[in-house]
Parts: sequence; C-alpha cells; structure tokens
Amino acid sequence: MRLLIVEDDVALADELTADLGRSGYAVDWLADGRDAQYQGASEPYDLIVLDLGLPGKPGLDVLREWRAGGLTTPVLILTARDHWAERIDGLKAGADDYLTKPFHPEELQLRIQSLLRRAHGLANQAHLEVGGLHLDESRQAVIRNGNDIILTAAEFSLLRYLMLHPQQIVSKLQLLEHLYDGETERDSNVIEVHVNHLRRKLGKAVIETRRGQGYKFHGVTAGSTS
Amino acid sequence: MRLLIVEDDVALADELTADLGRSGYAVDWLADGRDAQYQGASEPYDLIVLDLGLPGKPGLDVLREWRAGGLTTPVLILTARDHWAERIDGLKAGADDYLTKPFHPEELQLRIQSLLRRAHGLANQAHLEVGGLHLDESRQAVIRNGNDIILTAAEFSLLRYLMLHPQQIVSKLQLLEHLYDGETERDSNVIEVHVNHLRRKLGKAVIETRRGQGYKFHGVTAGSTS
DNA sequence: CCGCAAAATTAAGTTTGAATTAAGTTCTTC
DNA sequence: GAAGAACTTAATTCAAACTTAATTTTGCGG
Repeated sequence: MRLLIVEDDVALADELTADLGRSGYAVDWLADGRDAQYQGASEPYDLIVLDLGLPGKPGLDVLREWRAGGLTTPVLILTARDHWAERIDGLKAGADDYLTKPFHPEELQLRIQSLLRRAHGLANQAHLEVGGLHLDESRQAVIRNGNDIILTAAEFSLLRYLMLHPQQIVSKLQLLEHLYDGETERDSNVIEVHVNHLRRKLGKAVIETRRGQGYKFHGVTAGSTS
Repeated sequence: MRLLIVEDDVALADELTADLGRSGYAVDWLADGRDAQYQGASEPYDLIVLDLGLPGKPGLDVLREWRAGGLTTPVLILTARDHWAERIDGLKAGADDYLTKPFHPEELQLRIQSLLRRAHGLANQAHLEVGGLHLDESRQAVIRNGNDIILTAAEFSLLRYLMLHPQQIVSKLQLLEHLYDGETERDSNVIEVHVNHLRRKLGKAVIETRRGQGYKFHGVTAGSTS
C-alpha cells in the first residue's frame, strides 16, 4: 500500500513515516500544500493523510480540488483540537475520516487499516479475512485453520494488497507501483520471487497467475495445506 | 483498436503506451505536432489522444486542420490544469472529450472505453454489452448468463472489435489493420485462428462468416452453450 | 562501530503458454 | 468437380513467468 502524508510538522511527520514504514506501507511525505495538490493527483496512492493546517495552500482547498478533479483515493484529515469546525468542513469537502491532534500513532494505524478495508468494499470487518485466510496486522502473520504462518515484511505487504483486491486481477506493474515508493525498476522480478515464497508457505492455489495480465487471489479451498 | 498518442512528455507517453498496449490496444506514439498532423489523417486510427502543449505545431491547430479535412476519428485532448481556457477551445475545435493533467492512467482508460462505445453508437452504456455477451474490460473476460469465460489478450481484442461493430460485416483486412499496428502480413491467417478459438469458447453461432466479405457478430441466442 | 544472520533484491537459467506460422482439410460457389 | 476461401490442427517461436542461487541490504547483538 502506498500512502502520502501531507504534514508540515517535521518531527511528527518523521515519526509517522517511520511507523507506517515499519508496518509495511510505502510512505511518501510532503510538507507543502501545492506540491501535495499535484503529487496526490498524479501518483497512485492508496490513501492520503492530510493535515489541514498547511503552508503553501490550505489543506481544505487541496482536498476540494482533488475531489473536483475526480480523485477517489481515501483521505484522512488531521485537525487541531481547537479548530473543531474544520472537521465538519473537511468531511463536507470529501474527507473519509478525521483524527484530532494530538493522537497516538497506533490510533492512526488502526484508522488507516479500517479505511483501507472500507475503501475496498470490505467494510465492517474488524480484521482482514478473505477466503479462509486471516491477516494479523500486529504480528505480520496469516492464520489458516487456526495455525499461524509467519511471513516476512515483503510477503506480508504483498499478501495484504492481494487480499484487499479479491477476485480482481492485479498486474505486476500495479504491485510494483503500490508496494514500492516511486522509483523502483519496472523490470525487476521481485514480485515473482515473493509470489513464489507465498505460494510455498500458503499453497500453490492461493495465487493464480493470468499470463500477460497479472495475479488473482483465491482463498484456500477446503483442506489444502501445502 | 488502433490508437494514436500525441504527447511530448516522453515519460508519460511511455507509460501510457505500455498501459494501453497491455489492455489490448495497438498504440502508436508521436511527439511532434507536424508528424501527428500527417499520420493522424492517413492511418486508420480508432481514437487519438492529443496533448495540446506540443512542439512542432500547436495541438489546437492540428486538431482544427484534421476536422477541416473531414477527419471524424474521436479525439481526446489533454490539457494542463492551469490553462483551463484550452479545454473550451479544444472542444470548440472538435475534441470529443478532455482530461486535465495530472491524471491517473486508469482514468484515461475509462475515458477511452467510453469514447469508443460512444463513437460506435452504443452511448450511455456503462459497459459494452451486446447480444447477451458482456465484456469485462478490467479482467479481459466475457460474461454469458452470469458465468465468466476467460479470454487471452488476442481473443479479447478481436471480440471487442466485433462487439463494437455489431450487425456489420467486418473484413479480415479491416481486422488486421485495426488490431495490429502498421506492418503485419496481409496474407496471414491469424484472424482465422483466433476466430476459431473464440467460436470454441463462445459457441459457433456467435461469429458468422460471410464468405469473401468478412465476419459478422451475433449475440448468443437463447440457450446455446458450446 | 563491527560483524553476523535474515531478508530483500538481483541475476541467470528453465519452463510454460500465448501468438503466429504453416500445412493439410473441408466447405462453397460457379 | 475444380478452385479458392475458410477452417482446423499441429509445429514453431518467443516472451512471460517460474525457480534457484548469488549478491546486496538491513537490523541487531556484541
């Protein structure tokens, strides 16, 4: 998942970037509203965290123009506690959720997870569970039939992306763009390697390949083990 | 479907060419207005994407001269966000749709699909659905009576072309010219082979052959399966 | 800091399958 | 029933995807 954080408080932004990076998100950070305006509309982010108190251009204006231009990416806004009216304006302008400062970083993580599930039509699920597999975000593991399978960071974020797009065909390019920040080689075979590892751990049938098009996630059907 | 992209930003053009190619379009790319002027009028494109900020010759002039010369190919123009007046001028000059930069490539794909349907008199249809068959562009599949039939890239683009020209007789030469870029053998039997594959997957009646003239697409009538 | 172990990525060789060509067969029309 | 058009099947080609191993990077304990 690729996230954009628009926040001018350097200390806070650093912390959030590091935190989210550790959770397997590819995070970009911008401090200026004008830059955000452009980059948010041109890069394929899965979610944007937008502070409303920004230099360059007011966050609310940025958000309004994104929505006017047809951007559908989920946006979570950060507002100051004492500007409570901003929340309402923000939601009216097209924000999907908000958080008032100060907040705990874990709180942001939870909101992000929930927002991502919601955005992919997997609402009111407390945890990501698709086709017999249960993702445990806090431990980077999958649970199948009650037993844990430990994944590495790369495997985990790849699987998370696939599970958030069930029944869809996800191209290798799409995976490269959404799992890695901006500039990663377009002709690397990282994805293939990690897909291979996932298939080893979860069984061959879990990820179907559609030659020339991409991969498609299937749950584990009945008692397939290895 | 054969598309022409006229765009001087090499990185963007590369990306779009690759994207659209992956979706089964035969894509040509030109960076110069003067070249575009000539080639757009002489090759049988199904749609043209034209950036208005071009070297060689202003995009607007190119478009005006195409229209003056009687070219009816649908044209989608790309304009910069801050030159909003261009959009109006572009539409006046004969553009069929526009997109402001920056945009997401998927957005362009959707516009192209919609414009192609429109250009073939299948307006206000959100998806291409003819004679009981439903084309799913995002998954390169057809849906008949609710169940999916997976197609390869070549089969898909052939079927798409036929479905965009329903009730018409489409010659083999026409298919070769519109499904393959410029130079492909005129006496190859690729089309026949793919038609054969499509008939296998969809049933014999779906594509009628008019000996000496070409093929004609028919929907599936009632309960024909194989 | 340094060095070690695990993970991530790159690289190289192999396998697979779609696309095209090729060749032989069956229609269709005169 | 001959000739050409279209059909069908099989062979070939070539790029995509897989697999394994080698290399680089990262994180961590000393």
